[in-house]
Amino acid sequence: MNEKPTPTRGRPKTLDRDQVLQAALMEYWSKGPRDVSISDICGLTGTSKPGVYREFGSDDGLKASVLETYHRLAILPLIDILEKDQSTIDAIDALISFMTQDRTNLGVPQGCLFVMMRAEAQQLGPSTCAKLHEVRRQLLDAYEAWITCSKSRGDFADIPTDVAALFMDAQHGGAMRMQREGVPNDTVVSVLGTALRMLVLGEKPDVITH
Amino acid sequence: MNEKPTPTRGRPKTLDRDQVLQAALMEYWSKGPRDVSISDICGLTGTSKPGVYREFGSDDGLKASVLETYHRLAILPLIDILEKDQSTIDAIDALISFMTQDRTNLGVPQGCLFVMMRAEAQQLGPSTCAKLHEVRRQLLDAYEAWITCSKSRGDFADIPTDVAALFMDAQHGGAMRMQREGVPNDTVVSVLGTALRMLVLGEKPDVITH
DNA sequence: ACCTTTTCGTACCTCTAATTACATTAAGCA
DNA sequence: TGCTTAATGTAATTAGAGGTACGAAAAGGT
Repeated sequence: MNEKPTPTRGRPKTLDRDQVLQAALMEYWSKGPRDVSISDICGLTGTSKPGVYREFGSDDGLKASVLETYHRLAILPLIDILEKDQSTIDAIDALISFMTQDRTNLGVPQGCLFVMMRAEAQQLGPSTCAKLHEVRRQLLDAYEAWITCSKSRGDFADIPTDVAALFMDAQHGGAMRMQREGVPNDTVVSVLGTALRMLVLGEKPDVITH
Repeated sequence: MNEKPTPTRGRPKTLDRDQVLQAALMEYWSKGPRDVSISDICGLTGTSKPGVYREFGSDDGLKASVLETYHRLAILPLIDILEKDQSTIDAIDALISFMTQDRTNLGVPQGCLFVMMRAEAQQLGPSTCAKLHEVRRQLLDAYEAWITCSKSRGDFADIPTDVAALFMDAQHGGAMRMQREGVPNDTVVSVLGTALRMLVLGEKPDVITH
């Protein structure tokens, strides 16, 4: 609906929206969304503060846009794993692999911006909070759909679907926090494996054979 | 070692250390440690800012002292449950009951200050961080001791002790966050029951019969 | 009474955050 | 060559944080 009509008049735009979004994403992700100021982002991108405000409206607007970017970058791939047609145990292994990818090699910070934002939601603006709830709901729905599907195959433990979804969400959050607290990746893999394999019928709670 | 010699000279002290600690505790706990300023606490307790600085040295000092208070109030009772001589399943039920107590009736905020501080550790001062690590270590040690003990009774699943301890810590954190996100208490009980009962040999992953 | 000790609290300092007023610049169009 | 449009960025504003300088107050000792 809001297609930019590419106006031919006026001074040409030099502010690179994507560059700002990328820089802000990495800063928020690595330092925490509340520990990065608009000025920081301006300094990093060589843009001016009014430029950022013109583009995003406010701190809240920028954070909401960054969360949307993060959603595409890191949450949708998670949901894709859940929606892919594969065995329950394969999905779990894929989830664990995805969550515990080697971040340093990927040039990506430890932890999860979505998880961090949820922890600091109290101090985020209304747009960011709304987006946060939306992403949370979408993720929980994806978990529930996946669980329902697994149950229909008879692979899944006898746990209420909503409870199991919250459990999985909690494990994801826990893993992301362990990552940030410096717990070794192998250990995070073990904890996640322990937690998630428990959900599968016929699986022993052994350490994942990665 | 630092026993106050109760000096008989000089203007008598009017600042009530415990009152400040209690007020700060409740504010940090309910609003998050980073969203409460020294001025807020002064306003709540009727003390002056220099008074607080004289007593606690700095923001960091106050937060560290509050964490110590919180440790006595809410972490040691948790550790006591682990150290009590009872069956594995009884301990788990006790843990779940303790974590999911009705906070509104107790006049105590939702969630856990220790968990919140860990999430914001990056921005806390050195004393608070040190205390945070100390409490974390103490809690993990208590989990590990309890797990070892349970294993020796043959009640516990075949999971490495350190991994199981991190798992339990993650469940605690997850439950505290769900509480703060407004998940109904019954649901939190179910999720915790699902998670922790999985650790017990011979228990079915049913919803807790509370 | 006066000195010493200890605590008190007002008023200030310094910084940094978010946000904006406004003059300027760079384009197309007449 | 101007006029219009739409973007630009410097420099300010406002608010609130952590922290402190310093003179006054309240006690005991002499």
